[in-house]
Amino acid sequence: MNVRFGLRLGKGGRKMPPEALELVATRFRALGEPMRLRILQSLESGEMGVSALTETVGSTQPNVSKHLRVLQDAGLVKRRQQGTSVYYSIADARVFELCEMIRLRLRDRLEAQVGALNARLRA
Amino acid sequence: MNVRFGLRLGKGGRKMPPEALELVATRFRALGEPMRLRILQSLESGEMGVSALTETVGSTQPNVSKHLRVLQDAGLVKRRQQGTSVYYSIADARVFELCEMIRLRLRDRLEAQVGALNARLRA
DNA sequence: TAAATACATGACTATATGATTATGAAAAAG
DNA sequence: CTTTTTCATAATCATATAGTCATGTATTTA
Repeated sequence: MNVRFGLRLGKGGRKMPPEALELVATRFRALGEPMRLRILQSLESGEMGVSALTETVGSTQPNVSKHLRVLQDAGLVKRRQQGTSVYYSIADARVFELCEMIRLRLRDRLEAQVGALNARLRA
Repeated sequence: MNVRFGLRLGKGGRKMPPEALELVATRFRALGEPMRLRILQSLESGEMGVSALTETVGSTQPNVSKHLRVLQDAGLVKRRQQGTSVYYSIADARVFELCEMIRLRLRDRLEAQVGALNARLRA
């Protein structure tokens, strides 16, 4: 039998308190911007400096810096300074599992929609 | 060896196109509001009508309806109408696994912060 | 048909946030 | 010390969105 995870805290089956809910929401929200996903995507192959990231994602340096701050506050990236350069890296690669789960569910949904559309066209 | 998931599409290791990135971000963003997490949490125990949901999450009916729309557009809940009542339910319970992953990582991070604080207090 | 019920939607406000521009801060080089 | 390089931040604007209130719509009931 599949274990059912849930929005619970602790072993008592208590529901999440509002503060915890806010923290979870904040982390989801950090993943809810395409530019930040692009940054994470770029970092997947390894540590990168801000200038390199800026060029890779095709944005401006201040914008990338700001997004990196959001990602760091959410605990998604780590910061390492060396001289005048700052290198960012993925704090926990499991974040990509989250993205993959979302991506697979999206694909399933799109396929279901295509199937429904085909069924209607045959009718 | 652990398989590394990633923000990729297809088998060729191509990076995600912008539209796909936007879709993934949209779904994350749908999970990035505490009130919507509360709604999902309430639905975890089973299908519920809008009035019951409104009372459970402690908000107003129009607000809950609006959030339910966002959740439905993101493919997170299903809608079933019966008479004048509308019942919503979780579209895919795996969404709770996502929340659980986030929650566990948050706990790890908080514990690490507490540990670092203790280390500093001993010094 | 008229009234009541349950939900959705439109108008509106307040707030949050993404993007840009200009500027600031810190480290290295000259 | 001055300049350069690299990144962070403040100021600003535009847009998005959560919340509220009022109203619309569809279904059931009297």
